[in-house]
Amino acid sequence: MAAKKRPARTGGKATAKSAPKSAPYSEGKWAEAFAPRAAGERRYWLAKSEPETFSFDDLLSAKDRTTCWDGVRNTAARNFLRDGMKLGDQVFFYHSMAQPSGVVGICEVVREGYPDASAFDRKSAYFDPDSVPETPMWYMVDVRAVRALPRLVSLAEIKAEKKLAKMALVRVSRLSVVPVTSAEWDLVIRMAERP
DNA sequence: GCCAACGTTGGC
DNA sequence: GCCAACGTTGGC
Repeated sequence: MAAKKRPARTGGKATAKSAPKSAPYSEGKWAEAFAPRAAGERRYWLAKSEPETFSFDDLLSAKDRTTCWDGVRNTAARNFLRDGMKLGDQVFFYHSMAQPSGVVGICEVVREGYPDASAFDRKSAYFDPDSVPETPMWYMVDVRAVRALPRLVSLAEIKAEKKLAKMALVRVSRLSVVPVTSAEWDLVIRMAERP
């Protein structure tokens, strides 16, 4: 979707191979997203999709309201999919390249990271000859729609809210999968509940 | 290991 | 269509 349905070869070639699955991610700017969890801790994420390609409505009408989040071809986003997202985590469904762009719905992780089969498929727009089943370079998760938000919360609103200035969505706009803090999560939902 | 050229995302 | 940000590639 964003990534999911966007033919994009943002490399990965070299770096994915040099980022083994065992990488601890205990350092660096995304360390918190990979830090050990308290028992039962649930985390939050945001994933982008271009609605013209795959919208939240498309997910609502999909079988079991579930989709695999394939096509992500960026190593940081891949690491979130492969190592960060756990069963039961909640995910904002974000419409990118839209008028307006913004958060439209909530999903839940129903299957943790597994190899992105579209990378092995010669006919897929996401085919990547450097990713082979023995040593997959790209990963995806399955998400199921939980509910639509009462209304779209636009990127403009998010940027205008000082408490959301540090959102990864705002700070690193290119990333198609990003972590969300629980405070950010709650605030965006409250904004969606205000007319 | 540096760094310039290039490609991609995605907002505007 | 333009631009900012930034990851990758490849020459050296």
